Amino acid sequence: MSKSRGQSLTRPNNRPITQPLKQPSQQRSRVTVQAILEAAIHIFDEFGYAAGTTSRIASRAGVSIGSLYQYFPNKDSILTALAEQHLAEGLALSVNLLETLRTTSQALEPVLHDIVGHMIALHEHNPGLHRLLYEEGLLPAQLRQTAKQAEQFLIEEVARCLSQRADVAVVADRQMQAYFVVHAIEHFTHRLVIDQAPVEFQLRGKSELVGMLQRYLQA
Amino acid sequence: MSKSRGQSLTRPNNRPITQPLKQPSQQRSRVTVQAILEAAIHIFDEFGYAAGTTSRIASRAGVSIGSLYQYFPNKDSILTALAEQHLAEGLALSVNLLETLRTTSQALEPVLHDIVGHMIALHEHNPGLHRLLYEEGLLPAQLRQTAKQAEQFLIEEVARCLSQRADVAVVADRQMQAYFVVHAIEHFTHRLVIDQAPVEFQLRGKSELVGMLQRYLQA
Amino acid sequence: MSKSRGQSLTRPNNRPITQPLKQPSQQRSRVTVQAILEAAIHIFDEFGYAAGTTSRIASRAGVSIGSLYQYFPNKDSILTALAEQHLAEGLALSVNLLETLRTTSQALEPVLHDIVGHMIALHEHNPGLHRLLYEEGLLPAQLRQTAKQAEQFLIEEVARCLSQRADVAVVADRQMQAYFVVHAIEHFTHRLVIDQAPVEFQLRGKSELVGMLQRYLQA
Amino acid sequence: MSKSRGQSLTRPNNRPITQPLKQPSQQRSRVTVQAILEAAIHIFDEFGYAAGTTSRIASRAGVSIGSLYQYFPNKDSILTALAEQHLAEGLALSVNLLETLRTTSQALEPVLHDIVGHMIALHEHNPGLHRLLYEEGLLPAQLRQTAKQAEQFLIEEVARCLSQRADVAVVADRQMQAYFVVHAIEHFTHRLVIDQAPVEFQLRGKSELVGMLQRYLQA
DNA sequence: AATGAATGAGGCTTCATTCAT
DNA sequence: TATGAATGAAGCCTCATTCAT
Repeated sequence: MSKSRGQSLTRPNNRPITQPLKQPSQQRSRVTVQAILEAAIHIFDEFGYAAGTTSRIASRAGVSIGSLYQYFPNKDSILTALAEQHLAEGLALSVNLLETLRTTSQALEPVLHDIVGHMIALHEHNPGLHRLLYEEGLLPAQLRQTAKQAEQFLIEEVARCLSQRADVAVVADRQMQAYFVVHAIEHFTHRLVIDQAPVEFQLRGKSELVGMLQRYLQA
Repeated sequence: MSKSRGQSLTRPNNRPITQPLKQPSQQRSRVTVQAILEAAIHIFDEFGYAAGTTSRIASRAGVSIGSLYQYFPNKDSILTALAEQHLAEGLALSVNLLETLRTTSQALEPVLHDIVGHMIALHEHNPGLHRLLYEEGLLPAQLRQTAKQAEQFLIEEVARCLSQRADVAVVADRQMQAYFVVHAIEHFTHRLVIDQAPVEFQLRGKSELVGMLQRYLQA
Repeated sequence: MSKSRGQSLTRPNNRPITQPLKQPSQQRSRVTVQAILEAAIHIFDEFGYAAGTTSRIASRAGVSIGSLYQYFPNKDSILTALAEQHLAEGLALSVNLLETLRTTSQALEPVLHDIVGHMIALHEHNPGLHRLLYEEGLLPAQLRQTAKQAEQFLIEEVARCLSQRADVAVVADRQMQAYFVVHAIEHFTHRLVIDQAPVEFQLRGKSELVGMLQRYLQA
Repeated sequence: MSKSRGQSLTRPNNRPITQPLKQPSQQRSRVTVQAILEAAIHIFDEFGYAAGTTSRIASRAGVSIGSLYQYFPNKDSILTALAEQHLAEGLALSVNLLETLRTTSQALEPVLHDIVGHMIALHEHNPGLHRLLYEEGLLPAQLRQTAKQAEQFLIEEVARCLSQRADVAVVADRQMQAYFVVHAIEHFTHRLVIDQAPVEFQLRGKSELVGMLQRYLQA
């Protein structure tokens, strides 16, 4: 994760050093932590990880560098916190959307449209940051593991969902199909956002994604 | 990517810094340059860009740090050279494959299998490096531009190809379809390789990718 | 150029300034900056610019290299700060001396003696550094410009002064005469100091300089 | 040219490391050495000593870096050779001019004009280089010593000369007077050339220098 | 708790010099 | 002897992190 300071590359393992030193138990602390995370989002988004220095983050957050280190044991832990946050949001959103997919009486196409729309919205802001988060190399092994598990859980949910819908074709390898659905959405969603394509292109892309999924899935 | 290192009093000389300093005119130098590039592939693959230090590269290449800088004006230029190489290989391969797609009398499915197989082979080695190369943020603007152009060229070729085949559905937005084909192949190809999935998973994934493309494209 | 000397402009909480309550932190930085400048004087004096490395300076100042770069953005800026300081001192001294020359009722000779004496005193310490400062090639263009302007200002003042004194000959090219006076004083003053001549020689030199100026100027 | 005649002015015995490794005994070698020195003049003049790298010099001279080191044991020795050359030329010129001064029947003023004119001509080309040469800190102690001796010799000659002329005032400290004459000429000559003043200014300066010397010296 | 000055390991890069061909 | 590739010590500078106040 951190570039030259070697640590993250060689971290054997014991206490995951990416966990906040203390739980912000008081209101004031919570505000500070939020300010730091907020600042980090913008700084990483704008400068990338290597050039997004801790002092830049502290300064943008309006706190001293000392305070930053009171709540985050090191730079990595800030990115990790952001990643965890994004992961949680993504998972929550996905669960919601799946719930809809499972319970709705709508046709496939409008539901997919809805799903894709929400996923785009999720990444719309701070594309630079999201690029970082998906450079998995930067994230500590543990979080990567967690993300994988979340993805696996999601894939299984999607698989179950697809199996339940009558308008989705019966296929031999449902797991893999779900894997492709999840990744296709994730990837093209990112692309459209990260490439900062013009709105017109983004709209066409969104339609095409839905179209591709539909053809891929339909009975 | 790079930063400027002061020194204004002593160095009045600023030259575009991503271009090799000299053409390796002799056999010996060519060997050295090759060794450096070779080493850089492995170092970047293993450590990532930030932690893949120039001295690590030089050391892995079995040359002195001075030799490295005799052929590459700075660290960036090494990654750039690698990227250029990969870009050229990828483009050449793609052009070949498209040629096949255009001229073959085979059905869509076996051709797609062939294409996917070759693209996987292209990224099979040094997945870490390929992750880097696709983190476009690291590459200099000029090369990014070039890569975009190459991609655009490819997309247009693919679009033309698809239009010519009778077994591919006629669609309204052929460009976007081609964009999705290119990116789907690129992305899943990367995923399968980067995730270092077990062979069995990789085979299933390959089939699924072909399947998805076929359903997406077929008339 | 040195970045923030962090005093008056950066005071974070503006309490009524009736009470000093000097922030110990500011005091501390000021001491550090002073130590660095002090050390730089001696290091440049002894080693010259090229061999006067930043780490030598930091080490002589008793601070870490990081601290040095907290207050000076690069090596150049240290020399620049020194030059600015010397320039300011020199100008202030010159203005003072000219004031005397203009208002005194003394004869030319004792006044010249006084002037020369003060100018020697100004350069007496760290002659090596002063040699550096006059190697204008090292100084950034902007400061060189400033120095030229200061010199020009001084020359004009001198010219005016000379015109006003009855015991100074009327000449055609007063500007040039002033130029020669300023440079003669500057140069021989440097020489006597830099050559590290024995005291006896220095005294003879001082007399001769006064004598030369007198003959040059007298009505 | 510089070296072989180095006897009279220079060192006693032990070969200093600033002397060419071999006497260029053949025509080809002599040409190479000349090319290197010629190139060094321009390179040092343009880039200064620190940034005037040996490879730049070799390249400008049209020889390989290896060849350069065949004739000069290190970088310093190149500057030293240049300095020796300049010293010798300066001394020769001075001796000539003094001869004129001693034997001519002309008045002081035209002779001074002539002297100053020649000294300016001596420094007119490559002012940057001459600045370097007078940054005595760069020159090895031995050569500095030699230069001092040459200067001392010159001063004594000038002193003798001045004493012999009827139109020069009789003074108490003739040595010091000669010292001032030599340095005044040297310094203002440099200034006018190094400052790259416009021609008009240079002409005025030349006249003023002559005028100052005349007033300084005249009976 | 908050502040921000101080630290120093370590990265990138240069260039005088050596050496194999 | 000429060439130019190779060497590596040493310089400048950054920035994550610590610590005194």
